[in-house]
Amino acid sequence: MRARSVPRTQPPPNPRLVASQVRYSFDPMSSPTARPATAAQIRQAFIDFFARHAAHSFAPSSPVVPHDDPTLLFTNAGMNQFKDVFLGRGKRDYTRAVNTQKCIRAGGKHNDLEDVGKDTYHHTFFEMLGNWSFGDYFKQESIRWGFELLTEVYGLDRNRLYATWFEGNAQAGLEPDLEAKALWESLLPQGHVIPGNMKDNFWEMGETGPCGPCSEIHFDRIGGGRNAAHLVNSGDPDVLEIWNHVFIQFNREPDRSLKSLPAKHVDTGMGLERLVSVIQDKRSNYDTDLWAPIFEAIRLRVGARAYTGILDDHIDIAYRVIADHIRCLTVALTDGATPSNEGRGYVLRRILRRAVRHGHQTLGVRGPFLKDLVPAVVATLGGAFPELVPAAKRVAQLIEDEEIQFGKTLERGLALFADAAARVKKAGRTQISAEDAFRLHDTSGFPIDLTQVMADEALLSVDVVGYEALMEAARDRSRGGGSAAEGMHFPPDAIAKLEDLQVKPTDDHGKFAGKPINATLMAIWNGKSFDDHVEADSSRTLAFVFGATPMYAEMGGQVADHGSFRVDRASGHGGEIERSSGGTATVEINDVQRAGAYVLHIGRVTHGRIACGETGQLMLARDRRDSIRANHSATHAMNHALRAVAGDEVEQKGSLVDGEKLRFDYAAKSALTVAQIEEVQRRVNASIHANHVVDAREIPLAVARGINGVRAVFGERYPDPVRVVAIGATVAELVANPTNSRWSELSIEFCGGTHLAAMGDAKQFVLVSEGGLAAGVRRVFALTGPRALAANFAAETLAARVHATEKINGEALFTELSDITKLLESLELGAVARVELDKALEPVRERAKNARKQAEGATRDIAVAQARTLVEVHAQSSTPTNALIAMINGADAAALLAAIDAARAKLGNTPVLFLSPDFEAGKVAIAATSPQSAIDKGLKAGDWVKATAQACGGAGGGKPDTAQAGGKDPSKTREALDAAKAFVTAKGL
RNA sequence: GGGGCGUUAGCUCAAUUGGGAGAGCGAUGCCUUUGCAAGGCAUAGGUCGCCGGUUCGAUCCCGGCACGCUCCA
Repeated sequence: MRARSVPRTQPPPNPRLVASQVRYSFDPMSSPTARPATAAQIRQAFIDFFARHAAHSFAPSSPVVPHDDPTLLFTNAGMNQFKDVFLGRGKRDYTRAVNTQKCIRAGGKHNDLEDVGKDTYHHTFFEMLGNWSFGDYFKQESIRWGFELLTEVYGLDRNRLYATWFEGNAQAGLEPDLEAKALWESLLPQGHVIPGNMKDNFWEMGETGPCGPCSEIHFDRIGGGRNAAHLVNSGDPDVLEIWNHVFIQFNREPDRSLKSLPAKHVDTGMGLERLVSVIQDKRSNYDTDLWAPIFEAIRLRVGARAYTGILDDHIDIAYRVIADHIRCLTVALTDGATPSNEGRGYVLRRILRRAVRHGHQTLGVRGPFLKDLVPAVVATLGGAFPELVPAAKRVAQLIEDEEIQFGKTLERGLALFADAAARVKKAGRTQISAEDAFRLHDTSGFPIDLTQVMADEALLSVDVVGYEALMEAARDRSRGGGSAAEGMHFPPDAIAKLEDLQVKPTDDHGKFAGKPINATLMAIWNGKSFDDHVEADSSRTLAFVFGATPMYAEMGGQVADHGSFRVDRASGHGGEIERSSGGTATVEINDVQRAGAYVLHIGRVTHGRIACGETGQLMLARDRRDSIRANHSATHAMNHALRAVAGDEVEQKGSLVDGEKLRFDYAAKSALTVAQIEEVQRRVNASIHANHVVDAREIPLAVARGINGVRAVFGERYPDPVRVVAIGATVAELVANPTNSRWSELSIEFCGGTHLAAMGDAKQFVLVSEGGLAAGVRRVFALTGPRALAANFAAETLAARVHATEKINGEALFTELSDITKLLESLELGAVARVELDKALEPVRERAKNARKQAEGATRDIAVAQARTLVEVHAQSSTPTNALIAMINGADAAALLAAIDAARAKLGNTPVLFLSPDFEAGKVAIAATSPQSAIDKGLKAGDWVKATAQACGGAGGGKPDTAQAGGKDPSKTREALDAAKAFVTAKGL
């Protein structure tokens, strides 16, 4: 290992960004020609400056997909990965940090998506250079270093720099930041230091929490001795903010008051793209060397004219949109996101489609093309973010798949549009209705501007106002049905209060053993404040903090334990005392959550009265825990088996382990075949039958990473030491010989969950379903233990039943098939068994279908034969125009219609009505036909059957020439026939 | 998390007051043609996604579920 120049740094995964490898001459006194000029040099100079010159640790950019912050769609600022530090929940082993952070601002609260392409500086993806102090240095160093870097390293003219400071706000009780003001006045020319208000110069993270004044550095692109102070924060594109320094010195309390923080922090952010444009003296971010190679790649791929940098030129807009979006997509997909129909995946889908549309509409490309631009992005950013390089192929594939998918959606939408346009023209109008425009948007994802473009081409307009109204209505509907899912709210200041109350962090080292312990109740949180004691109230959910706990809090995809806390005051005094309800108390716990260093036991007091300071027995629901353990260990074994069977590209995307089942999401390009599912099952069960040892132990992260075959979840930040869970060998054996090639055949994962001692306790493993979740992501469900055994038993029973159908025929076969089909749908079965049963059922279905057809054919033939006889008799005994009204035996509605057809073929001018009673089913089927000549005289078939059906307790209807009906009372068949005749007579026929 | 739309023959899709499931392409057979390309005639192929409800009667109406697309948060 080479020596690192910076003490206390984390192991840097990206050697090219580490200060020890200096690729330019860093010397404040050096000549201007040696100054950083390219984007790569500018980025590197920033990191080097803080790392070498000011002893900052290089903290690599976190992924743009935040894996542990559900409030955030994408990483959108450099401080995101340090949020826990600012909130006082977490710590780092350094107090100064520097990096360039990958950021995406799209879809969330900060949404720049719609602006991209129209101006020179909005991006969905950008890099944020930042330096941080965690309770270390403060305003003086931050401002001085900022000035030094800009002027001496980057060589910016101090006469073109402006700085703002917070002017204070008496109403909010905030003093002006005179310290920042004085610091800047000593550095910048007179008149370049400007006061700012609450909006521009006071930063808050949220409603509550850390906050403080900030100081922005602005740059005047024009210069030339002018004073541009009046243009600062005025929206002038030539006087722009480049760097914000936030001084976190207060905490905003829930009552809106401000409390001074003991540890003051610095959080700064400077957009790299903007900085580069300033240093390279370009008026647009897009004119820098960050974009040129991507523009060139676009030009070569689509064959358009070169980028000319004109703001309102359609082709140049398309260039900017595509270049911006492909950067964003490449980075996001590399970090593990995938385009999909919800959440951040949906934001990515919109971004991709926007880029595709500009390519197709403006640049005239056909077919997938974005995928071909990935290499250009990797070429420009791969140096700073080396993770892009190995992911490039996968990313390009994902993009291509999505482009193809969009092509299909577009086609459907185009058909819908053509239909709408045709209707408009047919109606003699010129405007596409709001309903049609909204429908295109809502069901086919056609944005309104695309609809407008297409309408223009068809010489039509669009009712945009109406469309907007419909959109708003849809939004309201969408919002209206919001969920009322309520959890226990435990804000950061509650943690602080616990600390104030001298409550020690919960000792949870017993959580893996899970044995009942005697625990002391330390605090009761009612959702708003802490209580000293509470009475039984099963309608009230509370959070309890104990001195120690054996229970596992929800974490890492494993659900929380359930359990109970019992105080038995009588038992401590010899037992003879009457055990009134005052002597005992019970808390039922049905959720366990972590909050900082505390473990919250969430539940209800079901019995008695309980107070802080009391001691009792805290125990967890053992059966549930055992199921969870079995499912969790099986998840590891399955993860390993999946990779062995489906290949190394299987990458875990998430998992959920609870008492009933295990769920596992992973990246893969295609579905598992039945044979592969079988093989995965076989491997996991082999591990169970071999009763492989499951061992877990904490070891240093560096040692753990060195073990051959170890699996870590993508993008996850692991603690040091890290807990390693191995199946098939003890962790001690792994550490003793970390490079042993045999280890790659074992499941070895970083995991903080609870596991079995040996795989045999899982009893059985069954994979119950496999399916797609989003493009490139699959999800499997599986069972272990009794549930797995039950699934296997159910499959065997059902298979026997399917086999037994060989001996069944006719109607019975039909009902049996229907029963089996219902069971197949409702039972919990293995995926393999399901497919096999389905296959075995195939010939049975065929047989049942034929039997039914044969039966239908037979009844139809019988009915038709009867009809022919009746027709012959009628032809001989009546005049042709007299109606034929008769009863047919054993016919259903379909057979009667066939009989009517047969009769009509012979007696074209004769009205015919047949009916057929079914005493078993308690029904009478009726059908009739009436020739035009009879219709003209008022004999409409529909009315005729209706009158007939009414006579036997039914109803019916139909067209004048043919109709059908049904009665409910077969014993009134005679009356029905009479009614039919009477109806004809009444019409004078 | 909440909406919208869709699921009909091997494929692409039609089918309104709820009353007999269709077209084009493809498949098969026959005819025409020296042959090819093609043309003509005919035939087969459907649990109308699944389950329940309303009704004399449901592809159609209602409820639930599955799958797909899509929008909003």
